[in-house]
Amino acid sequence: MDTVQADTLPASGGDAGRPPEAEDQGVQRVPIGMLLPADSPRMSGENLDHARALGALDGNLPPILVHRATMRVIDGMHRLRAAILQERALVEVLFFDGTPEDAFVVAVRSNCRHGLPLTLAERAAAAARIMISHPQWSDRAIASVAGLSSKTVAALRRRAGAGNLAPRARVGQDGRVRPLDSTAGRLAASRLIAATPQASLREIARQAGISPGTVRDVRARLERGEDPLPRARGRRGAGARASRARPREDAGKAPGPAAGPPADLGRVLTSLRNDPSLRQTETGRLLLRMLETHLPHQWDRLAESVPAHRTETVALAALECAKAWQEFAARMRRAPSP
DNA sequence: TCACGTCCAGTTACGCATCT
DNA sequence: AGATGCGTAACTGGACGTGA
Repeated sequence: MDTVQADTLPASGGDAGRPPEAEDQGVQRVPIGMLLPADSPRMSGENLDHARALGALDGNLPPILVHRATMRVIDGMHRLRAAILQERALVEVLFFDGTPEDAFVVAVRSNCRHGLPLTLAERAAAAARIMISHPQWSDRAIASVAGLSSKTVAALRRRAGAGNLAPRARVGQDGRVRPLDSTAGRLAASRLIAATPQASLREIARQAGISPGTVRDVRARLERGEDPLPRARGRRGAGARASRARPREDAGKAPGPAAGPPADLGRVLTSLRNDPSLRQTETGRLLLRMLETHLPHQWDRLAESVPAHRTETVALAALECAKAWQEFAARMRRAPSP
């Protein structure tokens, strides 16, 4: 029983998302004075009655989980308090090697699995903290750690706002990376299929940055004469995600710029406008003005201003602009983040 | 109102059969 | 042998409904 399990945390495609790894070095006896209080998700602090109850038990309590780098208790503050009440000099600990952020994740998971249950507010606060330290984790992955519904985690993420430029893909509980929006990849794939119909699914997938399975779906849609982008999600109406994944229906059926939903674009622009590093430079202001031209209320006005004999030319120009924006977006994603 | 369960379509990656 | 396409499991987030 001296192995710390962190096995159900999402694996990751890269180092940034490595799950907390518990290394089993065996149980060790450590002077109590060396240990520091936990970075605990528990807001209410220790429950002394619970510690006294543990202290009154005969026999050894399970070892305390300790973050080796900081010597902070991850799991077992009540057991530590019980040992202090028993006036012990040494306590059995199991060390965890990982980042402090990962240690917090382990602490949350441990607190949700046993001992005194965390309140909803404590679990929500823990989830909010995890989604900052591990933004690439899926809602469900965070939910499973924090003991919440994935819907609650999703709501917390929404409330956190568009200001945090979150990753465009999430790591699931199976360790697989799934994009939040496959529009650009699907459009790229449909262009590649049209240009090189003999290319294999894998080849197109590599170039478009999506999986062969998605390329297969794009190709099947094209063969059926359908739009390469998936239909609106959900059973009724077009939801937020659906509108993000699909250009406006009234935009002449042409694959338009892969913009987010109107509301999201508005929020993102507001966030960008508030950033002095953009607002206070000439090129930053130029970028903001260019982005603002894509706000939804502009499209109807622009469409009405195009004379009938120029609609086809404008459509071609718009498609080229869309391509340019996609290349720009790809460049932004390749750019090293701070 | 909020948290959560269910359903759904989309996505990834794996395994396997087939092809070159 | 390696590349390919297909089927599938397991996952995702969003829409919707329900209950406290």
